[in-house]
Amino acid sequence: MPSDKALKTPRATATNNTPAPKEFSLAVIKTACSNCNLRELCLPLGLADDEMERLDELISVRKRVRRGDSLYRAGQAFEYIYAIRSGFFKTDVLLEDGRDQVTGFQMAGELLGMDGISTEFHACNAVALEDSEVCHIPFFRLEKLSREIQTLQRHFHQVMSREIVRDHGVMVLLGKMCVEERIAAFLLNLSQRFTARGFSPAEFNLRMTREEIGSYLGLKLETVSRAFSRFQEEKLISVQQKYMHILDIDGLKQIMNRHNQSA
Amino acid sequence: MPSDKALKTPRATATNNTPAPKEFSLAVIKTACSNCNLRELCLPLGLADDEMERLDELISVRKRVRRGDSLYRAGQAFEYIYAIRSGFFKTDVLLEDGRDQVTGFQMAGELLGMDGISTEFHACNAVALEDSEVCHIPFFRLEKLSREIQTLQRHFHQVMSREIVRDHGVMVLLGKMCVEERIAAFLLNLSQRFTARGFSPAEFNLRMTREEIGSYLGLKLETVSRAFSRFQEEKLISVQQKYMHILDIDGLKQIMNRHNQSA
DNA sequence: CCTGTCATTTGACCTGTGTCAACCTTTACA
DNA sequence: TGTAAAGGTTGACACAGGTCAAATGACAGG
Repeated sequence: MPSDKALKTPRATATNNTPAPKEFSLAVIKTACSNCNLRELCLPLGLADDEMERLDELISVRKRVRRGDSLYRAGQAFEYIYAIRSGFFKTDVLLEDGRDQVTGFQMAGELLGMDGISTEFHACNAVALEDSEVCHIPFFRLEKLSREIQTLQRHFHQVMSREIVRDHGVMVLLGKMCVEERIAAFLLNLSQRFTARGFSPAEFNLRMTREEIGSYLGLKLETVSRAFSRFQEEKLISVQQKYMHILDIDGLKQIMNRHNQSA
Repeated sequence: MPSDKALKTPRATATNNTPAPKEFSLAVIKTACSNCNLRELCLPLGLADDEMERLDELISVRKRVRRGDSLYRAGQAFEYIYAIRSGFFKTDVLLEDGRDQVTGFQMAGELLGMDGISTEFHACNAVALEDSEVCHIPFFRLEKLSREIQTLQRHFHQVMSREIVRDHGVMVLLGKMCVEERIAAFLLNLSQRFTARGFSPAEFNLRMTREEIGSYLGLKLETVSRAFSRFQEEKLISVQQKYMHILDIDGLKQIMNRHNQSA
């Protein structure tokens, strides 16, 4: 099991912008999809070796994005789909009046930027929540390649579709769930995604603030904080600052099912 | 301007399941994308004549869906993308405990079923809210064709991307807007989509119940009803049952901007 | 090591929306 | 045509989550 940068002791991880260790940054320069350890999560999924090489050729640019910096901004011309090699992002949309809403949190192996395809301008902001590394995939060349490689085409369609299904899940969360259900769903989702990446299902660092969690879940930061405190009292989690330890995964799952009883 | 079936007098439209007039049903049998009057809204957008013919060949099936019937259900194997030729649909997802959430309302020229691509099983239900007609597009043949016709590929990607952007808009609505903003946004969205189809921006029939509107907007049906009543008092709309007349479009738009003042 | 800023927690109180109930209107169907 | 069921409106009231405020803790930068 690889060691999660998110998984140091609470004190050590309280700061999230520790620079990546040297051997990692070296690896990045040389790494192609073909030997990227995210290839089973990311765009190359299911590609044959020679197909993967052709995908490699597209990805001319791999860039660092520092914590707090934007990968792209709403309104900016759309050119690339981005694959996260390492790090953590949020996407958000801004209303004219200053209100904004976080529409998602993205981690390694996930794609960013698909919001830009429809108008050829990005519709949201993508901001790094920790120092990150990102592969830039020129979209129009990706389209061309996916006309030639059926597996790639299929996989890309599945990724977009999965995003649609995920968004519907968030709508249910925002439209129908109470505070505790939202928080439980949020934690279980993070846990499941960390697990898929070989990290601990129970311990991780939240890369986002309470306010960003609240924005995503349609809650105020105080409400998020209170829910965490309540969960802690009930021994469901142990949390201090950004360090999150889920003590009772089943307990969290039960929270999602409590409404059964009243139905 | 074509006459909207939605746009009869209130009394006449109160019933929504009037069978389509004969000349229409005849047309349906013969109609191909190439002479469908929705081709500028639907999948064929931008295709050359010969390309459109090839798309026509895919669409072997055009079916009626009666009001209340499902086009597909969650869990069902995914095979087709559906293009709405006429009528009106809702999509919804059901939680195990019986709570459900409407994730969208779809009208003529829009595509349904893209939620099924990711797992090859549908993730939501699509239900006709009035008698409708739908083109069945075998997805795997559509993929093949879009490998051959770049314009089709691009357009399909744009449609999926637009769905993602739309969903993000709904998240903002659910996460950040108050009742009046949600209702105003909902009405303006319908108005704009009817306009794009050549119908009146100001008068139309709501095909959905207050409960369905509420479900979509994360509100209870009583709250929707009260908001309509308040808007009516303020002379923003005139509504009786399903008949909706927007009296003051700018007034509705201002509701969306009221938060500017407090920011 | 000190200091200002930002993030978080907690309490007290308020308000918008949900809940429950009654009643009315329209529609579906026998 | 009558009747039951479904959809819609309105009022009274409750409560979940928001607002405001104060205090504390963490961390960056000098």
